[in-house]
Amino acid sequence: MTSAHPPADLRQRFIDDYLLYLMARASHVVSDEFHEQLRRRRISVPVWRVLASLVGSPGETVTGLAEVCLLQQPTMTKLLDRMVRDGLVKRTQDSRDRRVVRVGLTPRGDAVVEELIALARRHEAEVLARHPEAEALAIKNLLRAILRRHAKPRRSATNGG
Amino acid sequence: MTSAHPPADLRQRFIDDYLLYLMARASHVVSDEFHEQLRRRRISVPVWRVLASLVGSPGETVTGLAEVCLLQQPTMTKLLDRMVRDGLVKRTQDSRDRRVVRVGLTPRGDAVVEELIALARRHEAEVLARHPEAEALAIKNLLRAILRRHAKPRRSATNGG
DNA sequence: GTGATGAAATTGCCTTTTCATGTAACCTGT
DNA sequence: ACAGGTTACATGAAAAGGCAATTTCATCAC
Repeated sequence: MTSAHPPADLRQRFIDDYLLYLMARASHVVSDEFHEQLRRRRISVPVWRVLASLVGSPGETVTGLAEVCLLQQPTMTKLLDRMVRDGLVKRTQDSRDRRVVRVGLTPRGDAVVEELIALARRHEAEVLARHPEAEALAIKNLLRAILRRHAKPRRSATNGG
Repeated sequence: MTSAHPPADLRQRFIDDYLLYLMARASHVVSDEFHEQLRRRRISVPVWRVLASLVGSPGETVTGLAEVCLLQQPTMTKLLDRMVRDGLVKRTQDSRDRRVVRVGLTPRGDAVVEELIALARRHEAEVLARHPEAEALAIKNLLRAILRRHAKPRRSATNGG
């Protein structure tokens, strides 16, 4: 055996030393501050994610958006239905592959996301200021390294592959 | 203006440099590996979270569990309904404050979580081995520091406060 | 061309979550 | 004791999500 655990009443909870929990919780508590601002504007988190994903990368596909937004593909289809209904995005058929749907921002969606991104940048700066030991580059590079190692080859947004 | 952005086709997506997205995504991709193991056992993520939360900390309250598991309180009530139905946890009234419900593992719940924790520990070790630059202590301490700064005063599980 | 295989998006059914509210219990000041 | 405020949990209607098909299209082998 590698170790004996201290008695239950002295041991902290399992989750308090569990990496996956720490990651989920840190992400949650920090994000919740921003999500509060979204709530005030009646914008849901998935909607924000879609808008933000489209900013530097117009013409994403449904599957691509689902992957980026951490959602299932059918969920994304239904989310896009609502966003189209609300005039935030538009669907267009891909010319080369007619199965593919390309998603783009409407002028209204663009205006909305513009404002939200400004908020997001401001909030991010606050968070980083509040956590000096998590210097921007350090923590971001760490997270990016983790993501890179998990990256599956993914076709780009702007060509159908 | 603070800066001019490079043209859209050279600029990476907003989210690729956005801390909250990097945190959410890193948490998601890493956790998904473990969640896959849960899926094979027909155990949902929220159920796993409740079980894991109760391990070093029996007698949590409904509200306390909701907070720890990153869920809303009504969601937790209904989740506990199902978990009671499935024989994983039991509810008991607090003797001092009759509004309070204390939640504990049943023998079956205990057996289930025991096995899952073994899986979780193994998986966590793999993740840390795969990301040497994110040494266990370093990243965990960073995340804990973030969490500590967000901590709201919270009553302990084992006394009503 | 025909048929098989696989990918992209949608649909439908059912479960889960959310939001707002309801109900019971505790607490404080008078 | 009891009003007024607050906290803990539960409930109910409506929205969102998950999973398993289904549909449409592209591609590859023959």
